[in-house]
Amino acid sequence: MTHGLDREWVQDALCALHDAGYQKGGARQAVIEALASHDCAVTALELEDDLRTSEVAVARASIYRALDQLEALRLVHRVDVGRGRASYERAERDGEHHHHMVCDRCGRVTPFEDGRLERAIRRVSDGATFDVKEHEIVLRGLCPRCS
Amino acid sequence: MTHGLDREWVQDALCALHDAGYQKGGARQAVIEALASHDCAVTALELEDDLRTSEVAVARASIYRALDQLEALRLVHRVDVGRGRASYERAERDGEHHHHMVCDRCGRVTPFEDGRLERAIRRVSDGATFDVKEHEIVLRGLCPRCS
DNA sequence: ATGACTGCAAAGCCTTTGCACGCAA
DNA sequence: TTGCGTGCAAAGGCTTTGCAGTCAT
Repeated sequence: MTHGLDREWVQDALCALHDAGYQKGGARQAVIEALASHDCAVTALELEDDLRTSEVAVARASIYRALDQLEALRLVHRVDVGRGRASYERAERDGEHHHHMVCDRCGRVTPFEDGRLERAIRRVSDGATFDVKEHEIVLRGLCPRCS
Repeated sequence: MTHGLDREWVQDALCALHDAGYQKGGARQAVIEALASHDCAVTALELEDDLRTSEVAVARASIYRALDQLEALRLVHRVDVGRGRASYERAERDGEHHHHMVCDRCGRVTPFEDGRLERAIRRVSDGATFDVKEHEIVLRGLCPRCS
């Protein structure tokens, strides 16, 4: 899923953190760069693996702390693809987003997007009793490799 | 969310379990009846609370085991509304189903359904690279009481 | 010097598993 | 009698928290 670092998002994130009063820190920066190299949801433990093989060593606790902070600033989205593990992915500035297909067999996660689906969601949200702020859609089944 | 026991579903479930070779058991039966009294997703621990105040005492492990078995027979759906806790709800025989709105503040879960949304989902599923078997939609925001 | 950032280890939570006992068939 | 069903306690897996040392400002 790595597709080249999204440098623009890294800059945005560092800037937003600075504005929010955070100081500089190597662990957090490493987490940000690891996130920037993924185009779709990754778990905290996958990030830990990424970082273990990189030059910087980052403690698991620091990964979770950084993810919490980034989520609070809406720089990352927390995604629940099931089985009790949370995943995280970059939030785009323009609100653009995708959803996920998860393979029941191998766990592979693949993103997709669909305008008509988004419109249907918006229509439902507008008519709902809740004040809806976000939505999450997960399709489950078998990936091409497993089916 | 309790709305009277769904006796028909209880019968279906007991029958399906029998057909699948399961024997009778008080704990499992109690779990089934607890599930039948809810119209929307409940967690295993909420079921445990229900059962604690009922006449039958059911161990936590038995609740999880019963839920696993019921899910395997597709008598209940496992739903992930986030925060690492799984929820479970009755599966309707006719495949009818609903989705969920979750309150970010109080955690309240409310069901909704929408035909147009289902059609949009089906269209995406049909065109996907995955062989999609299920889908799950969660809207997040504030419930009427919290907003 | 002050307070934020980090690593390590311990604690927390939900869930699963191992084992011995009891009940259904 | 056989083996499934159950309760209890322990173990697992992911996440959070406490604390002391380190680094940025």
